[in-house]
Amino acid sequence: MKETRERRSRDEVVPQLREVFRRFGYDGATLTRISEHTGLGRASLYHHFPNGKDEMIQAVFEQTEAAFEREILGRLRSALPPQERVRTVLEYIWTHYKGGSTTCFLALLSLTYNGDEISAGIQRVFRKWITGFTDVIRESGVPLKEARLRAEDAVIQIQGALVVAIAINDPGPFQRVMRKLGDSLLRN
Amino acid sequence: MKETRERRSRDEVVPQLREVFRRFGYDGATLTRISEHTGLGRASLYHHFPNGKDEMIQAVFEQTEAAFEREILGRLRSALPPQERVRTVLEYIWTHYKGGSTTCFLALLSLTYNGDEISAGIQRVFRKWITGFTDVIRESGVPLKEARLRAEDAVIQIQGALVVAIAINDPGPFQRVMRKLGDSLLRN
DNA sequence: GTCTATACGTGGATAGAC
DNA sequence: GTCTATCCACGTATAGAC
Repeated sequence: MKETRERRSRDEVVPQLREVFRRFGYDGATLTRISEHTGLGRASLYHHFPNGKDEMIQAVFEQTEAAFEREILGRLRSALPPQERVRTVLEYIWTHYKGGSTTCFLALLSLTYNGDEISAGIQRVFRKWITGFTDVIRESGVPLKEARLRAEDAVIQIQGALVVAIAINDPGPFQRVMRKLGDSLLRN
Repeated sequence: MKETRERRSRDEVVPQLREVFRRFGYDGATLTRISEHTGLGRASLYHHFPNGKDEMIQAVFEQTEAAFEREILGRLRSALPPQERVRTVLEYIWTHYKGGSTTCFLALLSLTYNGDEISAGIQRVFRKWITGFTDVIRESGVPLKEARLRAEDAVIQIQGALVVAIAINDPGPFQRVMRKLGDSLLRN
């Protein structure tokens, strides 16, 4: 029982932590900011995460990878026809990135954070993302090599569109890319 | 004379500062790291940049924008035929990003730094980048609307490829995108 | 223009009551 | 599980000699 209560509370605060890390980067996410954003005092944070920021970012990453498995890979491997799977995934991605108005937590993390475990995790997620796309594209009848290129390109365009959209402060590029991918990803 | 000597020395240290900011982000670039990387003591840094890190990042940004004007826009507007201009620009970009093994300073800055002046500057640079591409594509005979889309797409792909290449720790995606752009940017 | 020394605030982390 | 109070290290910044 005690275990359950602890776990639940901890899991509840992780998404808030992710938001702070995403907005300010690892170094910019000070305990003051984290405390403000979560509504928890420093000591409470250390109750949930005895090893401090290290443990926080680790927990956030783990939760992010789990969500990726569930929401992206899960949809890509569902029983629906490939076209439908792609559609639902693109919809999820659209919502997840708020139509191009928010940055990618993992991309930011890969740029600034230096830790072997998490770097390896980011690498794992991105590779799974590409192979996930590859598989569904193949299933729709595209040869492996071509499917692989399209998949890699899709991730490149999603990430690039986010960078550009944020940089020029205009979600247009992201919207355009997402619309285009819906049409082109499985085209024969 | 005194003015000249100061300016030169200051300009010499700015590229080193840029490297530190690019690698660690604004908050991760502590004076200790900056001091180590530049070989200058704290006090010397404050001699060159009396307003501290604020002034450092400002100087780095200004130097970056100037280099962008000179190296990217300059090449795009040269007297060479469009195909040649694009080629030299892509070559420069290739070298600048070390074949996909290094991150984009401006992209990182746009993700983590919160300052109106610099945010506006980043926006300016990315927009000029897109219009610079647009103009040369148009000159090669492509209609404006299509040229604009291709230009935006080129920047998206360059930035996205960098993100993916760093994330999966493999410069392959960047190399592939750069090769592709050389062929496709001006194609009729 | 660079150095040593130092002041000062903030950030990360802990103790212990409730 | 959260709080107040507190500690210590580090990061930013300054003073002043050379």
